[in-house]
Amino acid sequence: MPTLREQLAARVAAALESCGFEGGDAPVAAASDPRFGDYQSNAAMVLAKRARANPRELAGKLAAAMELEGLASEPEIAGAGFLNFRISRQALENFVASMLDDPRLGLAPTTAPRRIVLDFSSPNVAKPMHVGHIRSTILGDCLARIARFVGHEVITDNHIGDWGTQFGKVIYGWKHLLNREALKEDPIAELVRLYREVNTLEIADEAVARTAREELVKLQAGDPENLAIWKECVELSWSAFERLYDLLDVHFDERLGESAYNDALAPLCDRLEKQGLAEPSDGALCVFFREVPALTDKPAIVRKADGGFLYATTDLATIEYREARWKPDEIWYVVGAPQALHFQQVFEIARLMGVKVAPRHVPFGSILGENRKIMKTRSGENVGLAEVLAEALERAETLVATKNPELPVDERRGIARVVGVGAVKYAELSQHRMTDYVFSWDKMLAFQGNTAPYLQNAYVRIRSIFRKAGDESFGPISLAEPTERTLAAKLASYPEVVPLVLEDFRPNLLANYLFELAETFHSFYEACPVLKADAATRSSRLALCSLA
RNA sequence: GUCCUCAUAGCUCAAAUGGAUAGAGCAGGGCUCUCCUAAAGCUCAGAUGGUGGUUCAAUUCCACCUGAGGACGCCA
Repeated sequence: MPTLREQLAARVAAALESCGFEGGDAPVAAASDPRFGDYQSNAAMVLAKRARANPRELAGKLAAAMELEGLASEPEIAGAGFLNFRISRQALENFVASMLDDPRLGLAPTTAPRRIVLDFSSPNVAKPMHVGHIRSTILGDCLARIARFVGHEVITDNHIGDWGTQFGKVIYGWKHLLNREALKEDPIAELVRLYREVNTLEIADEAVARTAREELVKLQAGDPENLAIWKECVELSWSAFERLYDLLDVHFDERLGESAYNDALAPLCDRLEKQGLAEPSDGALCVFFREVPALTDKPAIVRKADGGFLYATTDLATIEYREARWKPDEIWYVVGAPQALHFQQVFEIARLMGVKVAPRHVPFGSILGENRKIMKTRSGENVGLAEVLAEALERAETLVATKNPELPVDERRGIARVVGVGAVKYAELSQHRMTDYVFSWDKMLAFQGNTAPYLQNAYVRIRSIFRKAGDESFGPISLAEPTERTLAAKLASYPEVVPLVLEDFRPNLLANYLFELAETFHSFYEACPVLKADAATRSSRLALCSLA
């Protein structure tokens, strides 16, 4: 069934046509304020401007031509020429009833399904995931879920940082400074220690620096011993990452790290040079963007003067690989806003190379430290993702223990996990992705107000009702009370909201919707007892609960 | 220096093609638990950095100013 908004838009379009306005879209939007009804159309004002007519007069004409039988009451003309619509009780009841039989809750699959490779999370091997990774991981996972639900084919790929200059140091440290016990205890902490120690040694001793560089060269040349060490580092890191991913319930289809593209880099650069896309400059191989005004003074280096490659090179090889293997329509990169220029360059080079896929950078704002600067891994001030989650579970458990002291311990743990992890995820998703924010324990782990536990509480109340009601059947729906109607209207707008998320990669619109839905449910819950109502009312209210 | 992003109540955040009286949460004032879990509900008070411009209509678009964060040839 088309959404209420779509149904209304069709009626408005018909009215426009009968008044002699050609095609065009019929703008119908959710009302900006419940006082104005459920939906509004600004068509009269837009068209009046074009026709140099009086908008209110035109609105009157449109209203007269409008056939809303069975959908909404007569439109109201308000303000400068708004047409306000109020969905009829019957239509709302029917629509909500149709949602009852639909596992997709009224959301039709997209008519234009695409194949999308989704690149997100991408932590670096031998380093812990920190709070900065939370945004990419949670945003990316959310977009993957929604895109799939809407009907797209999504391939999630965790492009981990498993290749690079840090391995010279890590391997040197592994060979000379490794503490096996500590490695067993906490692999990543030990790897970080090695990296840091070698770093300080290098400053004092040039020989160490030279040896570390040689270890890197040996690794890249395929030396078996170094390769084995490298492999173990990657696996140790991955299993630590995986514990966090499991806790967050985030999973990937592919895990093709930077190392997977190592062999493709040299031929890629040769090709770029041969095709005249790249040229030598100060010993390095560079791509200049003479055709793109914004990039004329910002060349991209694809090969260093010493012959080494950079991450722009890897990203290009990755795009080529993905295109060849999956033939996707789009690739989404959920990577922080500071990388905007990098992606602009890479995407432009890919275009020049003739790549067909449409790459899209989905940028997000930074998490700042107390000093309002971006948290950097090096400065040590960074907060680990593992610590954040551990703290979340602990706070949630303390709270559960005070609220429900009689609960058995393992059940308490289970609840704490759902609440704690939910709070962290929701803190991220409820915010506009471009917002920079200062990291705060209390904010990220808030359990009151516009938070996951608030939504979860609404859900718990619903489950509790059904637990007491048993598996009694429910329906038909009858909307007599105002809070019932408000709740039904909110439910009915669900299929209108979900696709909005993908228009501009904005999960916070859905989070916002869910918060409002929980609010209307809580109001309904206070005003309309379900289990104590008479049979027909009880049945209808149970149906509403089942949808919420 | 050039470019990018951002600026909304005391604090933390919203606002779906530009729409009507800018919504929440926290903190503060006042109410509501013999009643499906009060992790709740009801209620009071409180805001668009500055100056211009475009428009019937600007938090939203444009210009400049102020302030914050970031990116800019050999890290990723």
